[in-house]
Amino acid sequence: MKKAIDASDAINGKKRKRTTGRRKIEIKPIERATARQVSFSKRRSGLFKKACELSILCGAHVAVIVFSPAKKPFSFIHPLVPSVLDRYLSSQSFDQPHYYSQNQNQNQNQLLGLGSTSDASVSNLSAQLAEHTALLEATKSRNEALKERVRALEGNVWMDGDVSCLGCTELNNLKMALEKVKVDILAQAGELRIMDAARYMVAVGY
Amino acid sequence: MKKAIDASDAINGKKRKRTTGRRKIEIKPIERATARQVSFSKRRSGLFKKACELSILCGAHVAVIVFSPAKKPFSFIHPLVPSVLDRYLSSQSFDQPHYYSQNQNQNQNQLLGLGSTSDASVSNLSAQLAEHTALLEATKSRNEALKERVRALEGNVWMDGDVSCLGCTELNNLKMALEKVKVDILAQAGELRIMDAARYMVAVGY
DNA sequence: TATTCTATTATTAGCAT
DNA sequence: GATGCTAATAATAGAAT
Repeated sequence: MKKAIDASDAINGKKRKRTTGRRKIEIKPIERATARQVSFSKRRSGLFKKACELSILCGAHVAVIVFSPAKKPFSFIHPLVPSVLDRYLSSQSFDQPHYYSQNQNQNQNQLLGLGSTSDASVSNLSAQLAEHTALLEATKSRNEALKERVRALEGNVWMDGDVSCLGCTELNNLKMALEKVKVDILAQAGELRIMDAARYMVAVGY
Repeated sequence: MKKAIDASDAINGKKRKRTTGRRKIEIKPIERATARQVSFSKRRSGLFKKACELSILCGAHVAVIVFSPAKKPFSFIHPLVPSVLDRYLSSQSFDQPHYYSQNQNQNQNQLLGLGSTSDASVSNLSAQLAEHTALLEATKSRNEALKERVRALEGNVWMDGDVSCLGCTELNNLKMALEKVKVDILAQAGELRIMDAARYMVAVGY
């Protein structure tokens, strides 16, 4: 959306064709490693964006976990499970303690842009996440207040107005199930870029 | 792609405009329940298709789990975990015991078409899955051969030629992790339409 | 190695079924 | 609850950065 138009394009009545444009491809393993890597990066972004839109538009609970060909884990999970979210809420990597209410007016395009500016903090968070995992038991009580806040926020966003359901057995079971999913993957991979999910949701104001 | 063109369209030089066409929407919760349901159905399909393409094109391991607003579980998970896949391989709902080698030449368009013709068997499978879950222990040994076949197929498809990696610790751990994911969700939901994933993969020849 | 730039292909909103 | 129909929006392949 923000796009630097250089003079040669702006002046010239007949725009220079810089690319051949999108081309149809077969759905089969991409041979060239470089092309495969580029495609993975782009399509992973696209997949997460779709997952994010589905969860927001339809109030669906969505978990997307992707291992790159190089075994690097990525995920989009919503709603975030309290105990995991807590780790990020209590992380020093966030400048704002209440980042959930930030960026209410950001749009999709800005959302996409975020990806290119936060890699450092993502790595940072991944390292911290490992520590927090070990310290989870010790910090549990300290995080009670944050959990309450998370629960309230999730209820508003995801229960489609029916916040009274929040305490019901089904929802709690769902949360526990999703938490297990995440813990399993965390244990497996050692780190998990769940920050990706948070970035997406925050960017569109949730 | 196969599209029945009725006479009124074919003859008339100026095609009648049947719809207003796609319209831009904001990414925010859809209010109308019917529209939300339609959107969920379509976008879930789209999300699974994207996940399938990503896994095939880039050799990525992908798990997508979606709970509808009505709490119905859907998933696309690849590679399928042996023990879960076994339930389907040994299911009577498949006419062909070796369906994995079927449909090698089907294309994407046919893939999409599958969705409209298999609803009955999906429901059927869901019911059977519950039974098979209970009987899993008893049928374990009977399925050993199938497990081997699955392992070989998964190795060929997903290890990008490096089948020797199949036995390595990382891969086994990954499989166990993904299996736990599925088992957790199964236990949580009571049923899981993992058949969706199988349909997608089979349809494109994997 | 990830993002930008375009022409193109792919997806899908709103209706009707 | 899912699918077929179109027009219009969205995603992205390939090349370059």
